[in-house]
Amino acid sequence: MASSSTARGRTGRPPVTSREQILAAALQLIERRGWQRLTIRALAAELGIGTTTLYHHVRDREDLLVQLIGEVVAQMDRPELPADPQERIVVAMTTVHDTLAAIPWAAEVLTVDGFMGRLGDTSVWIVEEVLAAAVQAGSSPERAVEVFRHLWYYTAGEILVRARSAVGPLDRDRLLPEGQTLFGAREASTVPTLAAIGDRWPQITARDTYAEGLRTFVRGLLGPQRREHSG
Amino acid sequence: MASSSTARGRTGRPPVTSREQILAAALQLIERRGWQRLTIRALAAELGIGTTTLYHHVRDREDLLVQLIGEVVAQMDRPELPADPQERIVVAMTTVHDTLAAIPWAAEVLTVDGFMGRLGDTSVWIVEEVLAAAVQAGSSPERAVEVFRHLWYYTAGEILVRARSAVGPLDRDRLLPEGQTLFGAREASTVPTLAAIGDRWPQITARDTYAEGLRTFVRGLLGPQRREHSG
DNA sequence: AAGACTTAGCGAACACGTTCCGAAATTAGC
DNA sequence: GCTAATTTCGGAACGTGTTCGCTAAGTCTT
Repeated sequence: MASSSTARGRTGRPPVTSREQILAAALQLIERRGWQRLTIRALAAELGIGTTTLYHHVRDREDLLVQLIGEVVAQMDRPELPADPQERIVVAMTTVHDTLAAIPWAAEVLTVDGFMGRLGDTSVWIVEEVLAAAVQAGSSPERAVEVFRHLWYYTAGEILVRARSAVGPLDRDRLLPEGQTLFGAREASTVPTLAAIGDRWPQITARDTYAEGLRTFVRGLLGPQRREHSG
Repeated sequence: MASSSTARGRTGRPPVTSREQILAAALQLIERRGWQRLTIRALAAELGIGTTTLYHHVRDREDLLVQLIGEVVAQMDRPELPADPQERIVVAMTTVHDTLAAIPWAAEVLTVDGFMGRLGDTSVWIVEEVLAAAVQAGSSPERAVEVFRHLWYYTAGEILVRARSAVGPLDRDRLLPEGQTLFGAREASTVPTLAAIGDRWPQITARDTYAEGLRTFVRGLLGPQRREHSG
């Protein structure tokens, strides 16, 4: 099944198509026709190889998409990080966030495959920086991991939910089965808040909501009240 | 296209299969064979109807799964909420979280379809409660919406990421292309934190990490320093 | 050099989601 | 009752991801 633990040299027939060629062709195909149209068959045809040959380079389609995002994330620019630990965390996390959010198809793919649980492994320097900053701010290593977890949950959720909420107003028609009002609240809300918000809800999505929430979360997770806590 | 706004009486051939029958059969099929094996064809065969007939009750497979989760969430128990606004928010959000996290296939489906952006519409009372509590804690209605957004991002991300991270240790072999170490850190980490954590990373997942992070986030978003803020 | 082993390549086939389009069943209007 | 409209039903077909089993092309061992 899996290759043994010893790093054995390559053997067998050398592939006529390299991993780089496959990923490059896939990216090109995505740019040209969108990620939904990136089919195994089309990619194989683009590369001039048989359809099933791709399965020797990629486990399945999901794996292909994961590797594609991983490639993009790996080439992410490493920004200059401020000295203050909390700000450093904010900048680092915002960088990943913006990178993923900037790839139009990334969020879509993220909803489809299981990349979220693995991104922490791919972009190492972010994990490193956040953990180190948390430790510098006074956390134990274990606590630092938890801090990173919380922040990553928030980041992942923001990307996924916001990408899905922005698909357009047709979602309303798609969601409601029949005759049901949005939120079920506009007609008779037990709480005045929902009625007050009403239809403005979808519009209130501010662009930099993420960074603000992130900063608040970091502040809550790392301090400042922890400075006065000695035990 | 869509039926007009007036509630017109039903006409045409009456369906031989009701929405409830479809959802019930689908849930039963999920319990028996897992959600991945819930195919349109199998569900139609189970109901004794033609395959394509299902498409008159459900837009597509994704829609079917969304409706299934919606059904489960809609029957969620409404817990007793404490008086304190912050605690009320914590309990409310934890309830949704636990409901979704308790359905083994829900988190998987959530990763697949676009349910995340719509759940806020389905379970109304949670939105109501959180918004009202935020307002009671001193937020404006617009600010309350932002607070809910942040908390929902965190909740959604936690469910998705944790579900995906828990698929098992085979993920390691699946992720790493060739000869790459996990985190790229065990051999030479520029930051001591990662090396210190090392292999313990996957094990540190505490069960109630979510509630703790949620409480911290709520506290950061709503106060307590806001109580002393009068303008 | 020869065989064993390992890997890449590929055609055929299967199950699946989905669309097309026509047939059947029911109601509304006359 | 008859026709038209409207709705459900479902077979056929297309494109898809994936597996099976095989052949070809290399590498390693002897």
